[in-house]
Amino acid sequence: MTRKGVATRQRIVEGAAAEIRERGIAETTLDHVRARTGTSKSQLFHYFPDGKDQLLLMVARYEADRVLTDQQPQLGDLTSWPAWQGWRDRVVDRYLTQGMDCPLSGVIAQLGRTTPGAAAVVSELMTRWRSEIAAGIRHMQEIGEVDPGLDADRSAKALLAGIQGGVMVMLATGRIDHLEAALDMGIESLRR
Amino acid sequence: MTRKGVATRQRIVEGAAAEIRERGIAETTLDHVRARTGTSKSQLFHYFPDGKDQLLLMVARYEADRVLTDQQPQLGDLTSWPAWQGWRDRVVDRYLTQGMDCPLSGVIAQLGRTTPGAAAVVSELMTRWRSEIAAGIRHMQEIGEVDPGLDADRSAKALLAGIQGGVMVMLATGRIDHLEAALDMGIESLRR
DNA sequence: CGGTTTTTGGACTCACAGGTCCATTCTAAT
DNA sequence: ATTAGAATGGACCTGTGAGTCCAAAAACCG
Repeated sequence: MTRKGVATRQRIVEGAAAEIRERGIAETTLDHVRARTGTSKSQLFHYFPDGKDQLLLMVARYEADRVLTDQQPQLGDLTSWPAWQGWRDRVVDRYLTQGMDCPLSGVIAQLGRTTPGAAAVVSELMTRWRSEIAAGIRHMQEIGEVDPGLDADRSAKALLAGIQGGVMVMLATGRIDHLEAALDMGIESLRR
Repeated sequence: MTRKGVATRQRIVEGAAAEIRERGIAETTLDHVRARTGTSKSQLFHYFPDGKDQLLLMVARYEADRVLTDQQPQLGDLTSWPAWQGWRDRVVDRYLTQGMDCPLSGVIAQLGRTTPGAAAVVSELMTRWRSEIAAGIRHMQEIGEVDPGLDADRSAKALLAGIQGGVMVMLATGRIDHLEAALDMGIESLRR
């Protein structure tokens, strides 16, 4: 594949992701992607021979990566209480900005049970996300700010679940307060 | 509408709900619903003149009701720590049994942004669910088992978010541990 | 009963989205 | 410069699934 080829391919994935974010997964057709990215049918199937499902899977990967990179550098540096607060603000801000669209949830709802790859993308995202949070908790335990008796992994799971649910509630209702409550209470429960 | 009519209508909604639970929203067509419920095209459009979207909305309502009724009577009687534990087990059990399908999330992903009604169904579900949890917390405060300084609504929001996220993680990855961690830590944070 | 409305069956239409194909143009390497 | 392989344009095909329509059967009501 030539340089031009990879550029086109990338353009297609990003365009598809943007299109899905805007119109939702159910309403996005290949023609929409075509129009937005200025490509032809043949290009779509040239770069994604397995068709729409394959493209959607690539979009899922792309969006999954974004979820974590959008939280950096804060997520990777949970080494003080102000840092935790900064991360918390970052997460809230991201979803506030993004508004009521979660590209991933849509893609998963569509591919989830059929395509095995889609579930793997989310699984990996959750694992990485949780382990970053857990690392932060362990660091706080080491510097004596968190009870060393706490199960860091379990707390990370609960906190992550709270975030996910908070985002979900926001997507469905437009309200950010559940996400804030989950984050704040999750962090508070560490401090004691 | 005659008695026979309402029965048919009900049969269609329940059949559609079951079909969606089994095959997923993206794969469910009106013909599938037809086949399962033993109805004809004309019946579908007789009872749901606005077509598929209207039917889906009814399914969403039906499933939203089920979510809460499936948690009764425990959810309505959070009056002691064993009762909380019983509720927690009930929730875990329900989602464990149900497996990796959340009819609502799919329906929302499909209708969410387009149909205003779909978002309303979820909003109302969340509100009712949260207020039941909050009522439980307040009761525990009244009998002196929970710190009266705690903001019951805020705690309920966080706990609900944890449940939602736990379910979501389970749907995506098949793992129940996030849901358990969220529930357990949420309840623990009340006890102290 | 008789007339009226509701319910039902199923054939039909139609738009559209995914996917195929081939001809043409461009890229890059020798 | 030539040539093989990659990239592109766009016409075309096709299955399918939502939605329409009319006529027949059943239910209701006086």
